[in-house]
Amino acid sequence: MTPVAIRKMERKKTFNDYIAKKHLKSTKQRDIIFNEFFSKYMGKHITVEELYEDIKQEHPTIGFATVYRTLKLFKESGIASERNFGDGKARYEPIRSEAEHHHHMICTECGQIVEFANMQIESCLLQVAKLNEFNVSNHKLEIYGLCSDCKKL
Amino acid sequence: MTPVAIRKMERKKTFNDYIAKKHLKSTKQRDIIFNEFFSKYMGKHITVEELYEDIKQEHPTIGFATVYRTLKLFKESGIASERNFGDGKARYEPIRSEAEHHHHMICTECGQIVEFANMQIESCLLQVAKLNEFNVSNHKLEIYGLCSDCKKL
DNA sequence: TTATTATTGAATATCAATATCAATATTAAA
DNA sequence: TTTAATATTGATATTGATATTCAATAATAA
Repeated sequence: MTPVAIRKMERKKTFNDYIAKKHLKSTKQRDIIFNEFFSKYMGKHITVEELYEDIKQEHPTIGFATVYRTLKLFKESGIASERNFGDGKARYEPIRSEAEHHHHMICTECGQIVEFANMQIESCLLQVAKLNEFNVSNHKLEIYGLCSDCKKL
Repeated sequence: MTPVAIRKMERKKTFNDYIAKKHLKSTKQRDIIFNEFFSKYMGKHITVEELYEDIKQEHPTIGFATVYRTLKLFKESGIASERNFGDGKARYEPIRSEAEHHHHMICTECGQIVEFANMQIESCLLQVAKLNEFNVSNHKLEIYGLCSDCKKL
């Protein structure tokens, strides 16, 4: 089994546990959306609309509202994270692992998203929070500018 | 003259220059909105709605659209910055100076916003960008969590 | 198997952001 | 200064994303 497949199984367990804990129900639609999201979109940042359009190809009866609600559910259960890069559309990204925690550089010209991680920034950040007696649950760092391709033009 | 007043004058000049450069017009409404924004809201993060409600008290004829457009104009001219802390409403903040560049910690419980700055984070950030041949125009760092008051509850 | 409860998909409501437009104000030109 | 050109204003309408409603249906519990 590939690392991606293993990761997918782990997320599936987390999701199922969440479903059980909250007395929700597992459905065909949720399974389909789960599979598509965690197969095709690891490391991607997809909008509800995009995922809906994709899923519609194979499963034309699944509604927009279901995709919308399911992505929110993924977020709530901690297997996906919601991002907003300033274009007014929420984007969802499969969460990989703590170790793969990362941030984003967004090209304002072509929209390309480059991920990066930096331990030093992380530790500075925790230090700042500690200094202010702040309990961190979450943080976001985004760099906007021109990517290497676009800055040449 | 107080430092705040000096800063306000500098911003006014920048704004007027922008107006002139773009062949726009200076109007009473823009002056009123400018004054309110740069007097009352230094170091604050106000929504369009909030500023509109405020201005309406003294100037009931000024419309929402004008406040909205004027804040965008402040942003374009580089005297204000637009923020989004995840509640779906854009917030505007008077820009102080390069030296006062800062980031935000947002309490998810009470909504309190604490500003902070950290030189080390800034330099790490530039380094990361350089490594990726990325031309930075802008960056945002937000920490979400519980402030010192709320975490006690 | 039946009763209970959650989900679905379509339609619609909500909400912030943005566009439109006729009237008016500001600036540039004569 | 007067006129012509152009931008702004405020009210209102539209848009686009998000969120909710609801009757029909599906999944789980009793």
